[in-house]
Amino acid sequence: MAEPANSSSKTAIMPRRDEDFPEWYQQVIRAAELAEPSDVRGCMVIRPWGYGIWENMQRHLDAMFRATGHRNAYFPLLIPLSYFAKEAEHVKGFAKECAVVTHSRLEADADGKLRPSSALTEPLVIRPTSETIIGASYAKWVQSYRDLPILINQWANVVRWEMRPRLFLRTTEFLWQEGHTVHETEAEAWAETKQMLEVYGRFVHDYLAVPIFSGEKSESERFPGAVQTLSIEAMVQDRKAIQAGTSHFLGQNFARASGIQFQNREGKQEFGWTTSWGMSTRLLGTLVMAHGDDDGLVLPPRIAPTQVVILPITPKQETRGAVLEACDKLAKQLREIRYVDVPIEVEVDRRDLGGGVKNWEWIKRGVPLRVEIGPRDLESAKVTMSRRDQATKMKESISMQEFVSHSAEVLDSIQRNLLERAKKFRDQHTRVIDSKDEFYDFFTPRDATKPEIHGGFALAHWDGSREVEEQIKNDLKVTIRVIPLDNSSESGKCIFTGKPSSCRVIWAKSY
RNA sequence: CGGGGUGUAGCUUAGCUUGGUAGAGCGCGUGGUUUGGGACCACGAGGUCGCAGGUUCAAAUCCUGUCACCCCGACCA
Repeated sequence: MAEPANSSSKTAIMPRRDEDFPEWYQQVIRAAELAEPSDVRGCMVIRPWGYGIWENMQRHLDAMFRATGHRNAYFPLLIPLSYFAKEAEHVKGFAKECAVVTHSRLEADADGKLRPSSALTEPLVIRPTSETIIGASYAKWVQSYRDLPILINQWANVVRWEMRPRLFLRTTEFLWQEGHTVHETEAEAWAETKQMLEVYGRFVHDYLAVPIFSGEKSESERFPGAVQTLSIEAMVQDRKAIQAGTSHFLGQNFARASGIQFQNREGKQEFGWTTSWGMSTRLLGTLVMAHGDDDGLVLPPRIAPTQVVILPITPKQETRGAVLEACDKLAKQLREIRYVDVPIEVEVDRRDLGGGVKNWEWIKRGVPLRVEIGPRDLESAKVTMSRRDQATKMKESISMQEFVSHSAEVLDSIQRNLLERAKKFRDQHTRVIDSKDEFYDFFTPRDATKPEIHGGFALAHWDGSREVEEQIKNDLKVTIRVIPLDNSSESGKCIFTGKPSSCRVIWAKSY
């Protein structure tokens, strides 16, 4: 993270982070071949490298879901408008961003232009989230307390008609998982809500190497229709917060709306207690902004689609065959080593390109380890290794055998280092603040016309009122990210109104 | 949806004020020299100048309309 590059040194990504962070972000995504905008406004094409990262995220998350008793299923993309309309708050929250299917066929008109014809009797909403359609199924499945709990997850795409799309962070269509559960008691549902937040926190921390703060959302930031929303928040390198995962305690709101009812142990009809929780491809954006540097993406080994790339150096035709052979042999040996439960992913880049070009391409893609093997290495049975978490020019020459036996260890060391850096960065920019002036100063850039990277997380007392939140949001675009849950809650006075406050909350600008 | 801006090759763009056959850099292809940190030389491919009208002998250039995208504001994983 961010030793500020001195302006004379050439970086692979222009502009640098400190020059124009949003533009840098876009350029990294392009240079790393993660994704690109499509012809459909707000939608993106996720390229193999980006999708590979997503697949790894899926793999690990899915294992964690299974381990906590959840199973996958799939529900329809199209939701009857009448289902959707059942929960009033839900409608209020999502209505503005719903895409609606109103017709079932195309017909050529007189000019030969295709036009929708045959209007549907009931319009269908493309799911922005699936509480209502899944609720309809659950209503049928749940009769008795013996049917509970229901613990289901689905991997799906959803559509939210956003006004301002940004690759990964906010796109019209995105990929995610949504867990939907029904429980017999309020306490169980709450335990589930918290458990899944904990799962998310562990995933992001252990696999993405991103430290998080967790807690509950204030009323204004709550999921539409939820009783309570919990969230994990990460800090990225422009010091803004990004919500990395959310878990909702839905109380009986959706059960009531969908008619999820069961006969309880006393023989009485009762509404189920439901939860829902989700993580999306937004995590890819989080990853880019959390670990990327001025040379491109930096991937934590645990989710990198390729952990080791082998670059054959073949300056002379005579040695070419031997070098390639050695590369293949090394790749084979590495693939026999398991790293986070599966064989290490290795790629031998045999493309006929200049060595420097290939090297830089892999730097930009963020592959954790680059290994060069050339004629000189062959003679001494060595390899030349570079780690993506270190300066790009740093190289280490070690024996091939040693490299093979230590590779998993080195990957772990990179993983740990990325987490450490991110943690240090976050802590450096997290501040306990006890006065309104200091708070305003903290969140005000010195150059208003071209705001520099500033601010961070502020831990400050808040009186719990919506008015204060509103005011701060208007003045500074700063919002409460989370109200820490467990917090060894130190009470105090609201720094804005002087009224009593039961704990410090986390304030930040956010994505 | 309000306010501002921009549309020229895959990307970045010059040309537009003052109409006269569309130029460059990067990238791409071929051949060669190269190759342990972003190589070089030669040749080459690629553009209905967003789209539709209009003015004119003649439109990338002027006029009208339209569409798309970008930035700024209100909403969001």
